[in-house]
Amino acid sequence: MSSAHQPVQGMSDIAAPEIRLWQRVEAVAREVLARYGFEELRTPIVEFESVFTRSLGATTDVVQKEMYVFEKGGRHLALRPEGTAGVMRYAAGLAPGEAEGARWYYFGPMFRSERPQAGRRRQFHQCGVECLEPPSPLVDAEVLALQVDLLRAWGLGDCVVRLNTRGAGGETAAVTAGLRAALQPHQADLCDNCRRRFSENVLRVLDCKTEGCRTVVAGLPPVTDFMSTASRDYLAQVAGHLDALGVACRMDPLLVRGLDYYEHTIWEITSEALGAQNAMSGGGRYRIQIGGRELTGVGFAIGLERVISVLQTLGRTSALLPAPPPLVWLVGLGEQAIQGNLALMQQLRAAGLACRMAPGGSLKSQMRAADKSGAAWAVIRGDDELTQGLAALKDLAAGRQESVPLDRLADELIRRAAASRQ
RNA sequence: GUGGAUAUAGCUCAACUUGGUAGAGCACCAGAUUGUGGUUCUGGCUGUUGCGGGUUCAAAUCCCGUUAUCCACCCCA
Repeated sequence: MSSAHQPVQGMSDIAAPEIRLWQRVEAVAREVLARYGFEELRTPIVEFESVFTRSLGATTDVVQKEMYVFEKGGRHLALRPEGTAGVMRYAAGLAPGEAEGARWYYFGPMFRSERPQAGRRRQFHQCGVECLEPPSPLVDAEVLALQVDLLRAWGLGDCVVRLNTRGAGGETAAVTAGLRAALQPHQADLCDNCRRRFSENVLRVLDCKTEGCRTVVAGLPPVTDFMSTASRDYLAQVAGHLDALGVACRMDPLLVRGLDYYEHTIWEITSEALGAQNAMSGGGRYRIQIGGRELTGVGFAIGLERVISVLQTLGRTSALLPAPPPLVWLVGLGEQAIQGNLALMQQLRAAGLACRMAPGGSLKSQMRAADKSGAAWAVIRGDDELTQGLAALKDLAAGRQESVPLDRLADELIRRAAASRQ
């Protein structure tokens, strides 16, 4: 039975303190993205189902088994399972020539109806990038450099990028056939899953985790052997540009990406700090037919839950989180003191200070609340102070307290807050 | 969609094997200190044992079902 306070299976509330990490991850990313000339694009979460079936590949698991689809007013709609297709749908609606050259990024929730597990939710969040400039190894390399820069800005600069190629769009059949021919003599050594993959999704044999399959795969020729010289050359040029950009990455002829729209450069970043779902980010060059147009671009998507999980596991969150601003906590005893505190509170907030007060209670409980909040100072006003026109100003960390005339109180707090920010 | 584990106080967990009134730590509240937080001491509050059914004189405990969570497969960020 579902409980009234529980969210839908596989969907999570994101609240403090973790939400602060999300905000920082996003803010830091926006700075980096702007440096590379990317603009935010916000597309709807709901699209026509066909937007995804036509671009991701109608036979992929993402489309066949994992999409949230529903019908409304006779239209077949879907919650987006990924971000690229919607961006391309938008691009296809632009005037000819306008989309080419676009540099877009997006943040937002994606939905896949999978069984939840470590690092996998039914609603999850991605930061993605799409660059629709005319295809060239240089653009691919630059987008990959952006990807690495983002990770570095989050404190994950030591993550390893694995790079491979899918070959030109027309070569997929040749690659698949070549791989099958190479695997044919070893079929008996493959696991049950890979014997099924052999016919259904032969590329996936390459990244099987089973030991037997891995030894078979290690003896195969690299997938580039089944591609044209032009495709191999394209990959070599990407590698050369990456070198010039100062981006380190590792060639991995076994790297596979799932969606149908990829061609040429593909890459992935995994982390051992994650569970079995260890891909933190993946990207590549793609070609999508939509609305009678063919669009090509290069981009990547980063799983934000996974990035945050890695940051937490590696203990790197504090570097990303800024120190909270010093807080003033107002303590008041009696109606008159509380009224005075209300005015002071808004005066301090207007001056840019963080200020709070308890709704009431004993002096002791108000002080306890001040302490729990981590406030830097407490301002205490009661009968004694009222009669003398004073307030007690206490430095909570030092435990020192002094009396300050009311007319100087706000200025004194502003002065101390400014000093503490040095 | 498949498989395994789990579900007890706000949180982390014990009690389950061998059925007999539900327990600890942390957190919270109060007092020691009637106008002063953090440390300490003392006391206090907190439960349809996920939900539904069954067996039994008696169920947190055994059985069945169900929902959720965690982990893995498939697949993917």
